[in-house]
Amino acid sequence: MTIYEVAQRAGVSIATVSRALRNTGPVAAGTREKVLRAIQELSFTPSRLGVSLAQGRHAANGIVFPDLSGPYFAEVLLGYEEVASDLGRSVLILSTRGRAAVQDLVRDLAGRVDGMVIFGRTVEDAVVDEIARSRTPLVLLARDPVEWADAVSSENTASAEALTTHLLGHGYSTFALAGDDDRGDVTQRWTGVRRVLSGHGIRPPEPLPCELTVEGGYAAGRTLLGGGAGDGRRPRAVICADDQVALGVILAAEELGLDVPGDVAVTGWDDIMAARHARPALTTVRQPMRLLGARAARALDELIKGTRTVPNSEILPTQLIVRSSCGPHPLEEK
Amino acid sequence: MTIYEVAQRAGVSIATVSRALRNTGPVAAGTREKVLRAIQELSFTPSRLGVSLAQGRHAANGIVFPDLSGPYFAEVLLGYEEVASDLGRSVLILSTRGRAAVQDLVRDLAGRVDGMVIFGRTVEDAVVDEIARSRTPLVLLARDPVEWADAVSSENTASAEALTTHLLGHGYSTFALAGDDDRGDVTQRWTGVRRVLSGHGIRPPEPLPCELTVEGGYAAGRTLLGGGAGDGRRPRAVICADDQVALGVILAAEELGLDVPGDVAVTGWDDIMAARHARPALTTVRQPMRLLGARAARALDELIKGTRTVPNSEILPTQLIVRSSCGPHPLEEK
DNA sequence: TTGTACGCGTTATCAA
DNA sequence: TTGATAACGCGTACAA
Repeated sequence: MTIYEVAQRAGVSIATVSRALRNTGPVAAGTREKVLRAIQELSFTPSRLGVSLAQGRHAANGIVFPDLSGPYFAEVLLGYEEVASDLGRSVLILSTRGRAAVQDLVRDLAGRVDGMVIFGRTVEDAVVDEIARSRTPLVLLARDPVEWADAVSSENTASAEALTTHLLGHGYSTFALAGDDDRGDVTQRWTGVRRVLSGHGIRPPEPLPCELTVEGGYAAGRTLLGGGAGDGRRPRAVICADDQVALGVILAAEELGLDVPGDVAVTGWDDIMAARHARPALTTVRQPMRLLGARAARALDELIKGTRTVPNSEILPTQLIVRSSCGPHPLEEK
Repeated sequence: MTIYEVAQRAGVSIATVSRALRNTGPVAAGTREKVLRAIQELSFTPSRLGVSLAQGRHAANGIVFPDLSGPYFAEVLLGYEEVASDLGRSVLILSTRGRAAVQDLVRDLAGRVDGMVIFGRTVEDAVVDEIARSRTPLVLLARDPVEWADAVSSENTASAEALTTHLLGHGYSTFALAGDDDRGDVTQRWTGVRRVLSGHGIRPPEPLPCELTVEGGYAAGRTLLGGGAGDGRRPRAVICADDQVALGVILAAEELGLDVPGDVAVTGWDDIMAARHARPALTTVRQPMRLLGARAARALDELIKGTRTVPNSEILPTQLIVRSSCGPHPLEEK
């Protein structure tokens, strides 16, 4: 089914068919009638490839995730897809987790879209540079802002300071940090934590690297809380890189016979669904996950349309959510 | 950057460049050398549109979700993307939730891919038929199998029977069902529940429709458990369409001062992360969400490659996970 | 072993 | 108001 067959059936040229279809240029009422009927009868749909080749645009966006597991990325994707689709752009996704040739995959993706969003440190800077130089509109997500590209992220450091300050308010003085450090946003969180602890004369602990999953948190929890029998070095509070890690740490604590928050306080980050339903309910920092995706989609749209040409960085506010996992507290959320 | 510029720089024809690039047809060693150098120097990447147009394939797959919220769809997507990407296909996603012109969106998607996966009853049957007739390979997910198309789903009815039987074993005799009925897989679950209840002389209740979210479950819980003051009609067990609904029902029960499972037992479906961490931990039916996506991707690949031409239906096994939300039980998972 | 030329399905320009 | 035709960027018979 090509435009030629439609033209033939309607007794006109392909140019006229195209005009009737796109409402570009004049078409006599009768002619349009004939063309539309032919299209109907042949149930013709223009080839996407043909259209894209001729128009020089894909009408599609890409988004690159480090991983698709867990609620955080899913929520970001939800917000992203919703906006992108409303703006008339298809959405291509790519998860780099466990893939060998990430560069090639990202390059391929770049060739299929009009612009793309790249999460944190998913892709080597060299490749990001390459994409940016190829004039492909780019939005960086959950990453330290750079001056030459758009960036959208949640506030991290100040919230981490607020969280840490809150824990100090509980009277805790020995801390542990659980969670990998190779994600930019996590690094920012640790920075905030360190700053407050140092300010209170407490030497900040080294973060214990672990995967940002429940399993990773569980392993970290065993290490941190089950340490060398009675060495008395068990931290009074464990600040986790995200909620999943925190849930894992709580599991480990339970298994070791420790009470949370009685023996050890635990905090998370993100405020995923399970954080609210867990017992103890997680004290955490809520970040606007859907909004993050939505804003990235909008920023990308501006870049593609050319509405805006100067790079822009956006930092979305977060909120400290105090629940019971950090200890008894009068302000506990109902 | 086109193949022509590369050809010119290397002093050969575009045919030779193409052959050197794709390893199709003979190219003298020296010539290949020159071509590859030119490609390198110009950092040439073949246009995806050109390649697709010439090859007549997109090297991309689509997947249509009813909704992207919640862990279930995210996990399916994870499994799908992993396999599709490994098979060298890009992944396009579409969520139909809240969209006006679903048909147009799905048709557009169909024009961008070599094949697609469609979830349950996301898309009108007429449109599905249309896509199928257009020879686009199609895999139906979590839907009653049809003879003319591939289908992958989890087992539902038998597991629902097992779940219901288990609840009867607790001695419960009044039941309520919470959750929407317009999703094919949920319908199958209710069928299983009804069958067992009827078999035990209990008149099966009508499912209370609600969105399959925590909020939806909460609303349903208020209705089911808070009903007309002391009418004594409160169910002893609430079987929920999925885990999110169950978590919402539990919230409602707590708010009404009811103990779960002491006053009312609650069960879910899926075994999402929060099910394990909730208090009480959810009794549920675990379905292999990632595998569902992975199998769909493989089935689609076979269809596209033409490795298999006859439609095939696959039903993945599920597992009853007994935890504490259904009442004290010696078999409770550790 | 290499090059010419056509086809893939549109859009858009320009002349009629 | 319409039609012929040149792009768009590539793969690939077919001829040389």
